[in-house]
Amino acid sequence: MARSSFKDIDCAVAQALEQVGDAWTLLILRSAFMDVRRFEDLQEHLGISRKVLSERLKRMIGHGLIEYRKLPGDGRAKEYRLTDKGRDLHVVILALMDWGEAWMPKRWGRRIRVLDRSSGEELRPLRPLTRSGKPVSPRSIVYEAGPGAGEVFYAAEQIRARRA
Amino acid sequence: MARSSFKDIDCAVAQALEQVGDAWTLLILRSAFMDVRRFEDLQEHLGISRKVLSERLKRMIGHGLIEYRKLPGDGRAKEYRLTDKGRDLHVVILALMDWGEAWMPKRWGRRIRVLDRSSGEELRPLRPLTRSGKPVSPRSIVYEAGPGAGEVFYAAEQIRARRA
DNA sequence: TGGTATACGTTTCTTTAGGGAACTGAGTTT
DNA sequence: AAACTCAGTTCCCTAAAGAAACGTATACCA
Repeated sequence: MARSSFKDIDCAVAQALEQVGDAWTLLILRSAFMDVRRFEDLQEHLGISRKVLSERLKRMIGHGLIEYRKLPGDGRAKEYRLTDKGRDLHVVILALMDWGEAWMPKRWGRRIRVLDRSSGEELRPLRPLTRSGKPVSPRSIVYEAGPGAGEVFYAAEQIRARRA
Repeated sequence: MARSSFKDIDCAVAQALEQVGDAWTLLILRSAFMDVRRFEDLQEHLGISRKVLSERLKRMIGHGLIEYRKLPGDGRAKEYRLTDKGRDLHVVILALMDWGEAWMPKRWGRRIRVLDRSSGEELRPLRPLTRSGKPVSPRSIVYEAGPGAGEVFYAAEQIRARRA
């Protein structure tokens, strides 16, 4: 991205992408979910350039996705840790992982299995459900203006209208 | 991104990001889910430069996320439409939308409500569930090697080990 | 206590991608 | 046939990415 500033686009997806709409940011999150927390480790694990890593980490701290602390003991050691806001992105990562496994599978099977720590049970792929719990297929999803609807929603409506 | 080629990273998330790890690509998908399908309309709806839009559309066709067809009638009219593979990314978009609404809300409420077309019912936010249907909080998710596990998984394990 | 190693970055340089606006060209309307 | 529309392409400039060297504080070790 050339910092296109999605800030002005009045859409939840765009707002999200303003903060995480960058592949490296998402891969850093993935590593963070795998408990890789230190600069050198992230650099090695991701194969990212030190420059970009350092920039991204700063931005992510700025957005409140991770926080930074010195570790006790070794005075050099520092750690980047997920905040609640960052940890909430787990759904996004899982969605990407599900899709990657589904459409770019390996012959041998899944690369990673995702488990619930307490029960040891495996997770099922994420699926949209209605409030009453009925599964919804992608094709039968529709959008409607919410109370905070803006430009993006109404523009799409207008475009659909003029093509009809 | 400077086309960092995540192709070689043996991880489902990286594989997914190779194809959709770009903010514009995801915003194009969002517009596609809102039934915006034509070049001019996408350009206007997104405020993207024509150059980048044309590049992205080509890449997305190459990856099989959308397909391209001439419309009957007006010989100029063409349309980009989601494939099944592309439509499957709905979960990713919904996850981003949920997160955006949750952490960057508007005072007036949600920008968009997401409904099931047939029942008219609203969707609930996506949540990870175990196979048996128990909700799982982000903190209690753990990863385990699957049959197709590779580099990325074992590297993380090794890093955790040496820091312990 | 001086020397080497480690952790965590920053700087510099080159390559590549993005934004914007003008241009092209086929098809359409008047 | 002139003007307009749709769907791109081309060109120029600026802004990020990658690689690798450099900087700096702390730690280990003889």
